[in-house]
Amino acid sequence: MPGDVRVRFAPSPTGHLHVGGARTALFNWLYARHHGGVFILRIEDTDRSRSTDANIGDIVNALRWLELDWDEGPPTPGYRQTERFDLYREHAQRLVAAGRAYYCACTPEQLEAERAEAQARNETFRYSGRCRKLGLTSGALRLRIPDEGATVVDDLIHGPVTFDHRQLDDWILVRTDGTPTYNFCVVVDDVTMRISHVIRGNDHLSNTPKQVLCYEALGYPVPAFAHVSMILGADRTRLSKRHGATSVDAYREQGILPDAMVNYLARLGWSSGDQEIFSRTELVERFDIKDVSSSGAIFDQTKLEWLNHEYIKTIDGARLAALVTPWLTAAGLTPPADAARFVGMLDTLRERARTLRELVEVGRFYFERPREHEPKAAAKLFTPAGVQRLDTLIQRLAAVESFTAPALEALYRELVDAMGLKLVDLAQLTRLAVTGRTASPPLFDVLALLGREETLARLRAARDAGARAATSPAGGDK
RNA sequence: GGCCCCAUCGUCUAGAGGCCCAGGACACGGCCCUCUCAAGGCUGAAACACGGGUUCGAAUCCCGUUGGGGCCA
Repeated sequence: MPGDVRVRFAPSPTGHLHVGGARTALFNWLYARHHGGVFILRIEDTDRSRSTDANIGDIVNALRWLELDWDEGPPTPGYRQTERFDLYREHAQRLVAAGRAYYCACTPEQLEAERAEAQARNETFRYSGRCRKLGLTSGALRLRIPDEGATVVDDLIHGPVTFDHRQLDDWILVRTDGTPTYNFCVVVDDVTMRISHVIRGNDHLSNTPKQVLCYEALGYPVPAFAHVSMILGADRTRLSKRHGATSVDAYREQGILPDAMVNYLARLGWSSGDQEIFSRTELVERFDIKDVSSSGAIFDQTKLEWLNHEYIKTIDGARLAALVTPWLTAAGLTPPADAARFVGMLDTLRERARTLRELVEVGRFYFERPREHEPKAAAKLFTPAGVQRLDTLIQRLAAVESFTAPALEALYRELVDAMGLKLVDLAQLTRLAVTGRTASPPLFDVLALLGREETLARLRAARDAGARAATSPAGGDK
């Protein structure tokens, strides 16, 4: 059916999956899912020196992590260019037979000289077509390009883009050594995979007229094209390593959630009114290639983190628990066996962490006793008077009937009144003793979650440390 | 250098001739809330690159300039 949507993402496995590539993959995936079409993954590994199986595995994993599932592609054989050489050869032969391509025996030196000449005249180098009529049977295979006229690429994002044939070249399809060139492989692959819409990076727009001419020479219908703008670094040049993290893996390691990454990438260059947060279902429903912006977009880490935070704040507790557990384990921490208690802890943490990594940092006191107390605060709070207050607290907390946040708060307020203090005085003292820090989730929630035993143990430890510091004035709590 | 693409707040963007002395979001400032830190609420500052046209009327259409990016080298 000509109306059927078949799109592809065709990464070159020369490194990790770049966020730009991920966005291209996402747009293809969204387009396919929106139209009930087919999403294909194809590996462009003709550059054997730089393509590795490890990189392929890496890209596949990154796509899986993003949950961009493909309908056709690896591990099914036939979706790697290195497996498709017969197809390229066959199509090359077809072009030769049809007289649309011819062999060229010009030496690199000859070509180089002409190129230099053109350069000197301030013109674009364009192969002269000298070998066109020679009827050679070996050499580099070139596609015959019409001398006159123009090719119009009707881009779904940019509109019609006209390329004058005088700017084009009888480009090489197959090198003298028999290896097909990138542009030729792409055409043959897209044709044989019956790709209906080519959604790819803007950097390929300039190659498109050459490819269109090749489709026509082959007698195939030309697919629709959509050239997505590039993702830029802060200096408005194409995002690269020197701008910081560029691979999807790097963001994963920062503790970005896959849904947040997808949401962020989608909103980078695409929009639907004023909405910022989209579920996957919404994305699939609302996505339209014509709403994709034609201008380049700077990758904004801060906004990604904001979005990630929004996801962390609203995600289901059990899901969040499953997501953080590996992070805790990696940090040498163990979540509590009681799932409800664990989720309770996460609920106090989620609005304080923009990434999973931060979540662990900010919440680690739940899972291990403080190794030390912030020295500056300890000096201020663990005074002889502070130690006395800790003693009082220990007694009262040991005796309090219900060890719940409301009951604890009531107790503290009562104590504070009786002692002529402010809540903050006892709260910060307790907080420092129990978490080792001056900032934490709401204190009474923390105490309740920690439980009576653990709370008392930590208070005693702090009291003892405070008492020790008082006897050795040089020290302070280490 | 040639060709191609792009151009609204610092950033992502809404805007498809009058609804715009330009709306939302991130970031930033202030205020409120408050046991800390957050979160949240309210609020402030902040943009149509420039110059010509077209039109009664342009951020929106056309041309040019400038700037940025890409491809080919």
